[in-house]
Amino acid sequence: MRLPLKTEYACQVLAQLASTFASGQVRQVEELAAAEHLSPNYLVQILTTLRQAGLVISRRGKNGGYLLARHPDDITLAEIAMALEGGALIESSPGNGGKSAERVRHAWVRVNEAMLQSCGGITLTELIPPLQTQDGADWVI
Amino acid sequence: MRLPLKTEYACQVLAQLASTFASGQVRQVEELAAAEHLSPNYLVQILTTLRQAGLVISRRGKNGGYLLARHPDDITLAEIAMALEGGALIESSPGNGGKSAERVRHAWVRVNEAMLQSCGGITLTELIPPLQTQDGADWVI
DNA sequence: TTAAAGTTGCGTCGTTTACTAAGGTATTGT
DNA sequence: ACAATACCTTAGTAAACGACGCAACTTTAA
Repeated sequence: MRLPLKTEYACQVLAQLASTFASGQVRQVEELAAAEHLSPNYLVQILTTLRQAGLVISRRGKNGGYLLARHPDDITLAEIAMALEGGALIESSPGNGGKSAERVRHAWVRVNEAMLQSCGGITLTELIPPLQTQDGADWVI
Repeated sequence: MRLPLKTEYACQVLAQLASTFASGQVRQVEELAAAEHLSPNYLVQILTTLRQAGLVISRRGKNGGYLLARHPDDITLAEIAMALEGGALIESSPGNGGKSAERVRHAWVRVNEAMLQSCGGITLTELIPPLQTQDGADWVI
């Protein structure tokens, strides 16, 4: 099971927003994309989803940008992942009518619940990246 | 994150094998496929993977078939899923060099460990399907 | 009013998944 | 020994999904 890039990107950009949450300033897509090495065009779609889920607030027009909707301590991996993917973290199939299909499905539902529990224990605060260097440049070997 | 059908099928067929483990008799692909509503050709590939992982034993030739390698109490969801997928249940991407990529990756590694823990607590015994009816027919509405 | 910035929807290309098919190989009953 | 039986392996494929790119639209500060 591969964790979707979209979810990973969402965590990264939210961590980035968390790092400047105290300032109350908005951050623009271009800058966020540069900091996390993401495609701006794709990042926009992710941020839109996060806004619809109530995790970020956007301001349009000139000097617009994005802002975390709540304190980083109050946003968990569980919320982030649930915002991106639909109803469940681990989604099992509708079932094929096999004799043990129902039991198997139920077992994975339990696993999903356990996973939600553990994801609910990891907050954005733990994801805040190490202190940024003063020069804005990144080093690539 | 969708649970791969392959993994779900593996659980189903292992549950089926668990239900007759006590008898010591082998079960044939055609019969297993019928009981779990799976494609025999596809099921063979899954069973081969499970055999390579040491979860089932196969006997070739006439009167051949498959048998659970260990007691159902001793086989967990974690082992099954790890046998099908590669190194981890939740596999995060290589990382894109973003400022918070490393932290995010590490967080999901922790989630993966928690998930392994919870999957390790569910055994095949819990997946054994309800008692089979004597007539071999299935009912579809 | 104009330029900057978010919003939305569509299109596309590459990868993965789920499955089919066909030929090969090992056992066993006779 | 032989042939029937059942597992083994690999190649191929069609559909679905993921990860974007692009373009037209809307909102808002200056």
